Amino acid sequence: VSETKSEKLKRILLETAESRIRAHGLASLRVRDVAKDSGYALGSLYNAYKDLDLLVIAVNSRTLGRLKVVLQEAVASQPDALSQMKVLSVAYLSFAVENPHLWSALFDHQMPEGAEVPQWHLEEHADLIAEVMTPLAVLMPDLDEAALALRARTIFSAVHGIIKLSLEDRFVALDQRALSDELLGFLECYLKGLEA
Amino acid sequence: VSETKSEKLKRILLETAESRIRAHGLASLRVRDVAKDSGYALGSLYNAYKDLDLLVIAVNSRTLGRLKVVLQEAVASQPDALSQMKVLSVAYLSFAVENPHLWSALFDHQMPEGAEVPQWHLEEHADLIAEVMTPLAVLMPDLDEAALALRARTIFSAVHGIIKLSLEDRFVALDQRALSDELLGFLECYLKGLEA
DNA sequence: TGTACATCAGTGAACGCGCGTTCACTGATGTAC
DNA sequence: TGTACATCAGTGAACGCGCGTTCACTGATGTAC
Repeated sequence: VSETKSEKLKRILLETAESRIRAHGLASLRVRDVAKDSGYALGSLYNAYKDLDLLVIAVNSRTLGRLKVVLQEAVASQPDALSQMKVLSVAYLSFAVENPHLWSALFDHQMPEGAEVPQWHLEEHADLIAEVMTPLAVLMPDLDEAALALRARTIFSAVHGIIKLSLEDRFVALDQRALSDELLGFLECYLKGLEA
Repeated sequence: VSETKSEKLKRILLETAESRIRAHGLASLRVRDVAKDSGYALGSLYNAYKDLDLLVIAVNSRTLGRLKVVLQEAVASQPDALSQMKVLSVAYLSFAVENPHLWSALFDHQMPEGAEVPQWHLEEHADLIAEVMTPLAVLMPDLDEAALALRARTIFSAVHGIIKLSLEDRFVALDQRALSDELLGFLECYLKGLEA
């Protein structure tokens, strides 16, 4: 493999930032810690990335990529649309449980006032919904593209909400098994309601 | 009415902090701005509240109180459990739309590392779920208290998730009417699934 | 192969600012006699 | 009613630190002849 110095720098910093977020969460990510762990000097980070926010976005982009693969594999593992929907939500839950900090970072990160999230990254977020749309299109064949997208988004948000509040609340600490049961029960109700 | 000086100080600071959060959001709340708007000096804030976090919690506590009243009135306005569930979610949506920043602050605020949210405030959060439990108990009479609480929480989280992602995403900007329709459609599916 | 020069990668001290919190102080209010 | 003293409410300059970002500099690598 051939990798220029500047590619290597970007890669190392990306990996370092990722492992710091994985271990300690986005909220306590510090430029100095990334630099120190990476083996590079403080200033090098700004040779590779415009600023810290863009490095975080690079990490989130990577996380989204991995999540997307997981969801695609989940869909591919099932023969019918109904079980595809179920396995999707369980796969999403597993990903969140296994990568809590990286997963939170996807939704917690926000740009400083005045700065905008780059378009390509917004699209990566939107792409996730597409994984839900495929099986949903089978279940609801008479919806047009736009209505389908909206519906997929709604289901995604609901599942996301259930997982998020359950995981962050020490108050009702469900283990993954119980949470997965609850999630499946919920989804089953909803999908049964769709048929009726 | 009789109000001691220290009660007045707390009240004014609370009202000021609330109106600043309402206007600009929790993320840009600054001690100096609160002090300036309140008419008191910087140091006075620390005579009334231990620190900024406790002032924020006081604001959130107030918001939760108002939200609870709204939900209670919604439940009271409907004769049967099914329409109570529906009106609950619409009332929740309306509250979020009308008080976006105050509503976000409820879930965005987090204590600095090492500090804990006071117990009484955690309970206020949990109390919200109770409003969902009442109508849900009618719809699912054979669940025991614990299972009911879990189920209520799940539904609450789902509705919350749908609203949250829809409101914060400029990407798919639904107006309240469209979002309300989507929410009701979703809930209807779910509740229909419950019966079947 | 060697020399002179140009470009590139990497460095880290220093900058600059935002911001929560403190605390010694002041003026107002209350109390005792 | 007046005086001396004690307590209380309120003040804001100063503290202290964390942290993202910059930039003049250095040593390494590449190029030309």
